[in-house]
Amino acid sequence: MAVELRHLRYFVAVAQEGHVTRAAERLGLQQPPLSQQIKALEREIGVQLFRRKARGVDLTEAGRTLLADALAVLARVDDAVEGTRRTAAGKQGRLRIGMPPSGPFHPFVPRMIRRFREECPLVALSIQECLRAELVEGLQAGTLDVAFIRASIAPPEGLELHPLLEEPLVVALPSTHALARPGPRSAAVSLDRLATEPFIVYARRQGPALYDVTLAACAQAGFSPVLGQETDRIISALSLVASGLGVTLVPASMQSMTMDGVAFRPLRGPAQPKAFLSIAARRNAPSAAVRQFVAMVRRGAREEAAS
Amino acid sequence: MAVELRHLRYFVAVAQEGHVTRAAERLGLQQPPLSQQIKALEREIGVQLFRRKARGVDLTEAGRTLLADALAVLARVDDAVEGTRRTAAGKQGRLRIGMPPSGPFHPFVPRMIRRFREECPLVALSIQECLRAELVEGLQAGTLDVAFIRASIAPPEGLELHPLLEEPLVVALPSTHALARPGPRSAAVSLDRLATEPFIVYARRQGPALYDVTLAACAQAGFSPVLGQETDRIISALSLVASGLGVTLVPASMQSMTMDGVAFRPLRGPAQPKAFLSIAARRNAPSAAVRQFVAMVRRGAREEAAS
DNA sequence: TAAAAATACTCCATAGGTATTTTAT
DNA sequence: ATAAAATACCTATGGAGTATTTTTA
Repeated sequence: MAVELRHLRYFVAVAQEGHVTRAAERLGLQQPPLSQQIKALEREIGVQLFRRKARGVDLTEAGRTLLADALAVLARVDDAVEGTRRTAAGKQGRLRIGMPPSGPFHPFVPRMIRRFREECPLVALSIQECLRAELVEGLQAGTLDVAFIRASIAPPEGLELHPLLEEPLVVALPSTHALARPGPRSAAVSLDRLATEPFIVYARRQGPALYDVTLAACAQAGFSPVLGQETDRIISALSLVASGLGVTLVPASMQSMTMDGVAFRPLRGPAQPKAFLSIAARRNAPSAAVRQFVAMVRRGAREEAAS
Repeated sequence: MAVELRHLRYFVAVAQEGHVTRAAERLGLQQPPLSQQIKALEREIGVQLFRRKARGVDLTEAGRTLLADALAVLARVDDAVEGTRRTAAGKQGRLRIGMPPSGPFHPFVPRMIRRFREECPLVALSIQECLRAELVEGLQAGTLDVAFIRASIAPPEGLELHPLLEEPLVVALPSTHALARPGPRSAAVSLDRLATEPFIVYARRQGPALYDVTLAACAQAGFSPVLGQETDRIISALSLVASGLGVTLVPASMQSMTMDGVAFRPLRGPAQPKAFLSIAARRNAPSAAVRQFVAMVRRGAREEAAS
């Protein structure tokens, strides 16, 4: 025989009632089988747990030490079952979220993270900000669970990618620039007015998205841009703009950041280049928290688009 | 159905092997019943614990959280059983030992306590030094588990008393006293030489033993002692002796203590009064540690007497 | 003597065994 | 095609019920 939780449950009931018959009632069974199970437990452990008296039983010292452990074990089992259920429901566990450097500036991203924290407070979130290529590698290698990615289609190997939102690109100009200085913030700029400006571009290997979109938009506007300095972070690009080294196109949400020396202007004209935001996760065996998060973010994006 | 340890044991085996058939071998049963029990556990918790693959199974995230808890629970159950056995064997638990103020001076007492600590290092000892009446009350009230007591027979209500050792009484004299000064330490003194000295006596209500023995010895020596100051502790009696306020009889083992101004002399003559040392414990439901300790002390006393 | 636990026995629920099918790669 | 898990079905251990005896104060 082996000790089973049944023995511990019965033992606790008898110990707490100090009375086999009453404990049997509480457990919804008859007195003899309960006596037998207690006796079986005593035989298995090889120790007398109760002293039998005329009016009930009471614990021996050994029984008293077992009682403490038995209560702890039973509580722990209940907790384990509950924790397992919560984990399966995505309400507990860990979620490592990745996002590109531009993520924190898009109001949607922090909003979704906040909402998830409220819905699943027992899920430990960790947030990592890194370049597009590192996001993909992290997801594939399993060091990230889910990532916001600036791409619209073509999920990388082993990943699933769900488009969330799109937003127009805006042009970032040095605030000393002729096109920036006089007009109001909303004065749109025609892309072909920038044909002679050096364009600061993003290293294509890091994330082709913005690079390709920028070149396509210029082509549609009828010119091939003068390529200026290359960088791999939007923030760096903007600081180059602030230094007057050229202009660049950034997602409209970057306007939520203000940087001295940089002015943003909407684009006018036939080419309306867009930036995309998607959510990516491993395709096989995503955790419940991942599924939960992806579903929540997609729902959030649909709400966003509807409003 | 309810979760049983069997389920957890089976679950752990399958999780660790990643393979139902191999786990079944390890558990000494067939694959189908193991599959069934795993499935029953999944049904009970309401969560899928394994993802079935072509070559074995592997844990879902929920399964992984359960595994950690299941291991902890199984380990805790083993510990609980072991702890219960140790407690029943008197190898674990608590033992509150009482002794009279003279206890620490009798080499037997600290020796026995040291030996018990070596044999049962997991038993937490606490040692209380107090007057005879308090020892008896403490045992009866359950605030002490065992006590060394200066008495030979007549166990108080509800207690059992086992005589251990007897030792002669010696006389404690002021070191300035004529009988103390010239001779060697071993020069015996005839009790009747003390007929005119004030005798410092112990409050009878505290512990009649020494009081009665002292008076009986004097009577046998043919005189009724001059009663000097009364006190309730041997140490106090000796400090009164040191101050020259009288003489007193103390157990020979008190000679292991030296006190300035006090000299001890053996007694000569027909009356050879004795002091007794016994061990006492509650009669009903003594803990295993108590039984263990009492048995060890009685054994030790027999060895002592034999040598 | 009375209250409660232990024992004797019976029954059936279910853990575990055997044979076979289904599934996933 | 193959390895392994799932399903179907059977067996039998032992948990639980009923009736009675024993124990303890």
